Amino acid sequence: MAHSVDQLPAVLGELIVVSNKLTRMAAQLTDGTESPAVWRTLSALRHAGPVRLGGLAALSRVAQPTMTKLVHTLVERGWVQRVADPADARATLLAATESGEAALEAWRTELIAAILPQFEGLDPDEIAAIARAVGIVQQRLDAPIATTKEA
Amino acid sequence: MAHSVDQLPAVLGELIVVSNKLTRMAAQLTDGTESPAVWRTLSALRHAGPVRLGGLAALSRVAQPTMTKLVHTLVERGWVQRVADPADARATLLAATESGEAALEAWRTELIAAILPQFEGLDPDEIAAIARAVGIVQQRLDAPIATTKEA
DNA sequence: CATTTTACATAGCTTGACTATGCAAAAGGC
DNA sequence: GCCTTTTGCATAGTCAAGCTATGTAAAATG
Repeated sequence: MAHSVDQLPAVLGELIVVSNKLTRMAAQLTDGTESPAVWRTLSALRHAGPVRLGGLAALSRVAQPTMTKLVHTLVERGWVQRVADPADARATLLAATESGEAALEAWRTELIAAILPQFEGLDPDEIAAIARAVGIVQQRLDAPIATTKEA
Repeated sequence: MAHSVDQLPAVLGELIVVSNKLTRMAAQLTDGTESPAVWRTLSALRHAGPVRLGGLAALSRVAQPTMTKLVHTLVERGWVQRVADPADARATLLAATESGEAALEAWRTELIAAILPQFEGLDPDEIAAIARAVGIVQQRLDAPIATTKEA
């Protein structure tokens, strides 16, 4: 059952609604851990490799001062370290530490365990469908940031 | 390409990561409108029909005082009205107003327009895949709230 | 009828989000 | 080489969303 391209807007609208619900559920289920912003940041950093604070802010789609604060928290936890950027004395490179990556994995494990009951009984076909959609969306999100104007 | 059920945890983990990214993107792209919490609440209310404050809090997965505040904002905007609950003098029923539903639709339209460039070029097969995944997840989220203990 | 539970408002706190501003390094222009 | 502009990020301040704790009144229970 293929969809025509003029159904894309409606599908995207529903996708965002579902995503909002999922993130809220995830946040509530892992309430005792660090905040979603912390995990989201650590995840972006792990994926991007060593990056500047401003770059990480852009990747995470938050303002630079927001990221300054988040990084401060992450450095305090020992999950992120600052490395001098040899190319620019104003800047440092941020990198996830080993314990940072371990903490991220632990959160992920805890989260999955908590949401699993809600998805029990999915058959392989359904799992594949979700995996595929996730892949498509992931790819689009990792693309260079689109502007609303003609590039 | 079906997946086996033991891949469900990993798929769910990725699903949450992608959802976090999407909600952040949506929030940033509709920065000038009301907050995501407002829209999420209005959306839940529209879907659930007239409901009590505590019930709406549970549906939205936030604490009751959080919902009290959100509802206060929504009532101020004229997007939600309080209706006496004939069955219980302590409680009121909350219902979305027509202008509330209109505002929600306007937000949705604006959001879709803003994220569309990021998803341009998806072919009907991909759109169908996302739509299907969204449906599966939506259904699971609408199910009675699972507990981590045996019900 | 007294006690307990329920429903929600209020109080207070923390954190994530933003814009504005300041300081210093780097880049650009003359 | 020097001055101006841009860049990178820290700091300051504000607001809202999230939470727990508490209070009041209605409803349910024993």
